[in-house]
Amino acid sequence: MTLTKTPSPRASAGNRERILKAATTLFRRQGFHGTSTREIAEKAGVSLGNIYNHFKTKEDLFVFILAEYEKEYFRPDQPLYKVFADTSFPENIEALGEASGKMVHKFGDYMLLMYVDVVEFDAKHIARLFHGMRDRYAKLLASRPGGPPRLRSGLDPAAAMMMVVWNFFNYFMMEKLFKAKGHYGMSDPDAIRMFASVFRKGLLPEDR
Amino acid sequence: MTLTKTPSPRASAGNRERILKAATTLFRRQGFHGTSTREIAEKAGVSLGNIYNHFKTKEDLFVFILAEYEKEYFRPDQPLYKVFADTSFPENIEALGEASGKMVHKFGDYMLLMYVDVVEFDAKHIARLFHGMRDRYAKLLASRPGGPPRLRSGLDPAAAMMMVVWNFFNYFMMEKLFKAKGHYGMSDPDAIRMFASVFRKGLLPEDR
DNA sequence: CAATAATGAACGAACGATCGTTCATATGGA
DNA sequence: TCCATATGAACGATCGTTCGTTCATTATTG
Repeated sequence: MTLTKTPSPRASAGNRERILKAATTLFRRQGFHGTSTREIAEKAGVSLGNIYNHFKTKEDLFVFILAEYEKEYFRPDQPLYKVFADTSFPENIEALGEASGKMVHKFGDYMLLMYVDVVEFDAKHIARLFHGMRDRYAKLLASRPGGPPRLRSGLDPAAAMMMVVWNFFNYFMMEKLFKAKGHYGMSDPDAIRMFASVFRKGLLPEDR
Repeated sequence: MTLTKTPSPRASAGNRERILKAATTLFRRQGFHGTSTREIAEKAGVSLGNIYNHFKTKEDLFVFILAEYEKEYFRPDQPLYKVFADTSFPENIEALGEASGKMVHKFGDYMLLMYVDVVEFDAKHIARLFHGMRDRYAKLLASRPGGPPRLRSGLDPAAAMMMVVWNFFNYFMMEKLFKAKGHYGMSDPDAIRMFASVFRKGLLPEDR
């Protein structure tokens, strides 16, 4: 009996996931060349040779992890994209800030692996993600109903939204990935409020 | 006689500089663990063993390079600190932008080595640089004559200046280190003008 | 000044350790 | 039986570091 379960015809294959998880942790903490296949095998509780039953080379393993994260990261139900879809710029600045914090929290490992790629592979696996960025933001804005954002004249809406989102991302990456906790001397919500205030009304006093 | 010269008792010792230069280039391009001592020796035109006449270990060599850059980076005659000393916030936003660009251009190698440290050494050699950042900005502002900056009420001047400077740094690091040329869809001067405009007057139209 | 001793930079072979990868073999469910 | 999965010893290459040695220069001596 018990034939109802075991939906996968192959054997457990849980080892593959354990290899991926162990490799992710080690690559993130000590880089690609600083991590040995033996370390990965030991942390995953798997034999050394078994890694090569699942991945052709160590670099293939690294690239696979990056690709998996990328697929997950750009899913439309991730916090940032939900804000893009459900709210309007620039009224949603605080929401963009909170969503950016969630994204950095969720994908901190991925972002550190991007740094690994930049440092040890000259960004060869991820460089394409950085191209045509403004156009992607422009497309996001165009796909929203309700016409273009109402901004001060002369401002490019796509560039403006990029400026806001990148500001939040860089803030949270400093906070959470570089361990510079509280580097603005205030809490995350206070920082979001401050950033939003500056982005909306600027630094200068109003009476001039 | 001739005691005025020959401050160094030993011969040329130009090799030490060549080792440092070669190691900097290689560490920046392929990381610490991705660079072998043999590569460094070959690129420097020096024997393998000679590296160890000048530096105790490979990691010592890396740390020495970081320390040298740090000393240079914080010299008061570097572009950013000259702007801090000679101009007033927030009138100097464009000058902060140009100086940030110069700093990233001059110290791009240093910044990439910082990423190397984050990725391969868990930031253990540079983490201290990120602590007490707001207070350092506050001290910078306090040391300027002319009283506190005139900003909209409720804004912390130190945090506000940090926000501006970090925005520029992150922009130029993306442009020059991550090879995302023109990622805002405009030239560097245009980007500086746009950022300055947003920081001064905000995103919202003035008539509300 | 000439002769000698002392210095430490420079070299590259060599060491033991560890690297990524392969392979012969074992296992266990279909 | 078959075949995908799992194992770990083994391979050749390369790693960071050490070592004995050479050699040009400097310092000391007479």
